[in-house]
Parts: sequence; structure tokens; C-alpha cells
Amino acid sequence: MEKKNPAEYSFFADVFDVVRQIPTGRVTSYGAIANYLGTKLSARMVGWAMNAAHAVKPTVPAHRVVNRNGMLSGKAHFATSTLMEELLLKEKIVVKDDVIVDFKTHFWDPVIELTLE
DNA sequence: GCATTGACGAAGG
DNA sequence: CCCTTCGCCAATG
Repeated sequence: MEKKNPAEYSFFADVFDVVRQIPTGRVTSYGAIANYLGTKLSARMVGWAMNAAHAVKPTVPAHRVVNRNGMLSGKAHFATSTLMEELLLKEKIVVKDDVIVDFKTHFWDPVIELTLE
């Protein structure tokens, strides 16, 4: 491994940067982030970036990022399988059956929010 | 260096 | 409606 941190990679850094800008109580999807980065077909890369997110500082609120279905597809990657929904619950986001309730209401689209400036 | 695997997503059967 | 396939790109075996 190079001495470079995961954040050194522009794509990763960009993903982290966007994720950190997600307001409390809001969530977004991998596809939305990928779309904002202009690589909407590379939603998998966003997920891959998240894989490295836990090793990056400042902390990346990866719990605010779910798949387009609002499902906590990444909860298994947290310290515990319940940590993710617990964190979301603290932000008034209700999780039912691994799916965010009223996901559409809590949805925060960087393409819209960051474009409107 | 090719094959497999992903925290995805959309489309097709 | 459930399952499979494909595309995207990077990391890993």
C-alpha cells in the first residue's frame, strides 16, 4: 500500500466530500451520488468508496447512504448490524425491516441540493 | 494478466 | 413479482 490514504483518490474523495455534506436527518443513495459525480452508471464505485470510508477522517456518515430502494444494504459493514439503523434513528429517521420509512421524504439529492447552491 | 467480487441500478424474462 | 443479466470501475485472488 502506498502512503496515500483512500481520500487521496479523487473519486473516493469526491464521494466522501458529498456524503459529509448530507444534512442531519437526511439520506441519499449511491446512485444519486454517482449521478452527481457524473458517473451514474458507476453506483457500485460509490459503494466501493464507502468501503474505504470507515478508514477516512473526518468521519463519513455512511449510514446516511443507502441504496435507491432506501434499504440499509450496507448495515452489515458497520461495527454491528444494528448500528446503522440506530444512527439513523437518532436523526429521526425511522427504519423498518432494514428499509427507511418515508425514504422519499428524507431523500437528499446532491444533484439538486448542491446545484441550487 | 485474467477471473471474481462488490455497501448499485436499470432493464429484461 | 422474482430472478437473472449487464454495465460501470476498482480491488483482490
